[in-house]
Amino acid sequence: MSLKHAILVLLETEPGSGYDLLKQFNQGLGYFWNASHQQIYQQLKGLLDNGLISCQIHVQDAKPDKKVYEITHQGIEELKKWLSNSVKPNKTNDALLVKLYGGHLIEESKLTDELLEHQALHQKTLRNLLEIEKTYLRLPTAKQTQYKLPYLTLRRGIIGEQAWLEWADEALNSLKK
Amino acid sequence: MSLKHAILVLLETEPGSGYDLLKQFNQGLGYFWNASHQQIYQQLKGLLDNGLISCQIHVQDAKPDKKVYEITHQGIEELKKWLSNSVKPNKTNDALLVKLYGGHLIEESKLTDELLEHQALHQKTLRNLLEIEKTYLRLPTAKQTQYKLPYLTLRRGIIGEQAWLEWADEALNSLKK
DNA sequence: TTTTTATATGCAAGTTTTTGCATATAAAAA
DNA sequence: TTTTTATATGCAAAAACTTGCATATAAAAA
Repeated sequence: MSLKHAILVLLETEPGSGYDLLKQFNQGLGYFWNASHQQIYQQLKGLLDNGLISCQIHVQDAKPDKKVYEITHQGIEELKKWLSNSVKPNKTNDALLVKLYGGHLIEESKLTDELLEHQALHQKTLRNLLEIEKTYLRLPTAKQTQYKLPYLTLRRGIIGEQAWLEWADEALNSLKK
Repeated sequence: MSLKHAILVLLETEPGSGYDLLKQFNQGLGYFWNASHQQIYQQLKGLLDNGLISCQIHVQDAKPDKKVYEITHQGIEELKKWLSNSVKPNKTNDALLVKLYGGHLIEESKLTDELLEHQALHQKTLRNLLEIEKTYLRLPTAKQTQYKLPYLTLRRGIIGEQAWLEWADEALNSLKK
């Protein structure tokens, strides 16, 4: 399971609350890791119990209290251990493709409609990622070097989305016939 | 949950056993849906209990008995219903990218090694998919039309793998520096 | 002015998936 | 000849994830 490690990776960069993590998952990182708020809060509890993170309560006026978590020495060790062992290749489970595969049971127009819906989402995602890339490319060289690794993950997102859209064009054309 | 529907889609094409389904998931379909044998047998049990599939035992000599499942009328109705409702866009959870993101904690050579491992797997997958495509392209036009939709899913696999490999080249080059 | 969105966290129950174990035979490979 | 691979299915426990509910305030939008 890697949600645990995804959280440790984020907290290693910067301490933060469950809500902060949620925002990160919903924003930039969403193209390679997704988690719901329940998942995050449950994991944080587990990580705290195991001493991999520590917690401080920040009282805020106007806004609810915040629990700010920080990675511990033990957490860093665990993270290094995980990073050193190889991960299993990703298993993809893509419901849209299952639908296409069995799509002869319904009208093609329904398939087209759904493809168009997904296309719009992927276009939006790609635009977001390209914006983030622009920001990165404006950074001074030193900063670019510093963020080299996260940038590679961003590139994966961009290339992946472009490929998806390329495929969708092909698929939509094929369905038109 | 779509494993259920993935199984119904496969059984709608052709009746088969849990083991047959497993092979399909491990072979051609693996690039868009993965399931372990435990998952499959558990789901088949559930689908049978709900009357969406039926079962006949085939006694075989030399090999163990086989339970051949077939989709029922009710199963087809359920499948049509599922196909007609739109699915949520896929959530990707890619552990390799999490590792890259937090990779500054370990030596870059370790990251490179792991990338190379994954690259080999993706190359193999792509070769397999291209073989399947060759077979498809050799079919007479009528058959090609018949299998148009599954072919589109195959194209998704091919384009997706090519994009992955394109990215991996870029990433490996970046790590060399 | 009412509704929605953003901030911030959590429990409880149910569903799904993973992990580990278990069995049995035949053919192919080492 | 021994080991591995392929065939074929399953239980049980643990871990993980989803769904539904619950609360509370402030700012922004409709």
